[in-house]
Amino acid sequence: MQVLEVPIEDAFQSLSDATRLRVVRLLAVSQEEACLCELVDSLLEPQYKLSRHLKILRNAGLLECEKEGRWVYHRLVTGSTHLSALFDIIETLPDPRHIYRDDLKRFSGRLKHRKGGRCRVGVLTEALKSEAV
Amino acid sequence: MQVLEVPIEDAFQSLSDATRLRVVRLLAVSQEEACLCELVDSLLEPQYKLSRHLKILRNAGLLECEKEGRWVYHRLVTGSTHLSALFDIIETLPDPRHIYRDDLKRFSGRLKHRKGGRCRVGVLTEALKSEAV
DNA sequence: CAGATAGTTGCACTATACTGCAACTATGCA
DNA sequence: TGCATAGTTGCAGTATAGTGCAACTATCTG
Repeated sequence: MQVLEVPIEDAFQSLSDATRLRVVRLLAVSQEEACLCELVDSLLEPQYKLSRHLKILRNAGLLECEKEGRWVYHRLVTGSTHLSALFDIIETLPDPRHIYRDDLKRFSGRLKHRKGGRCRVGVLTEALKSEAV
Repeated sequence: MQVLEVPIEDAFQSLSDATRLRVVRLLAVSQEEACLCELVDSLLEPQYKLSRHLKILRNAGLLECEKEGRWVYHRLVTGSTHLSALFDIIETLPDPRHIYRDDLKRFSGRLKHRKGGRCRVGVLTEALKSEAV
C-alpha cells in the first residue's frame, strides 16, 4: 500500500463534479477499464468533455491510463488505502435518479462490442440507440 | 443512519480546500466541537476567513452548529454512514508537514481555557504564544 | 444604556473551473 | 500513401471560488 502522491485536496476537488463522479462510479462498480469512446456511449457526453474530465482525474491521481493503438484504456488507481476507501464510498452512494444505474446499463451493452476483451469500435451511440429498442 | 441531504459533489467540493480540511480533521481527530475563536487560535487563520469556510462546510452538510450566547459551536455531522467514512479517511491521511498535528496541539492548549467545558474567552493567539514558551 | 467582543457579510479583486467549437495529433487500414 | 477515426487541446466566454478590508449584527457585561 503506497502513500498518495498527490495532495488529497486535488482528489476531493476532482470528485466535486457530477460528470467525473459518474466516471469514477462506473469504473468502480463495473470493476472494468474503459476507453474514451466506451465512456462516451455510456455517459452520453461529448468526447472532448469526457477527455478533459479524464485528464483531471488522472492529474488528481485517481485514474491511470494505458494507450493501446488508437485506444486509451482508463482505470481506477489501485494500491492506495485512502483511494480505495473513497471509491467504496462512491460506489455505495444513493442513486435516486438512476443516473449511475443507467450509465452502467449502457456501459454493459457497450462492452458486448469488445472482441477478446478489447475495444474494436469507436463511438456507437446512434447505433446503440436502435439496438436498445 | 440517514441519507445525505446534500449532493455528495458539494461534500467533495467543500473538502477541496486545505483550510477546510484542517478544520474537519481537527474536529474529527479531537472528537470535539469548537467555536470560531478556538479555531482561530488553533489554525492561526483570520476569523473572517474561517467563518466563511465554516459556512461552506455547513452548507455542504458536513458541519452543524449551535449558538450559545456569543459563541457558536461547530461540530461534525454524525448519522451518515458515508460522511463518517469520509471523516475516517481524512483522520488517517498522512501529515508529512505536521500541519494537522500542530493544529491539534494548539487546539489542545486552547481547550484548557474552557470553563465547565464551555468557551469563555475570545481569540487568545497572542496570549497563547507567550504561554507556549 | 454604552462599550466590548464573538461572529457574519457586502464589496472588490484575482484566480480558477467548466464548456463548446474547431483545429490538432496519432494510429490503423485500404 | 491517403483517408478515417480515437483522442487531445487551444481559445474564448461564462461562472464560480478564495481572500482581505471594513462595516455590520448580536450578545454579554459594567
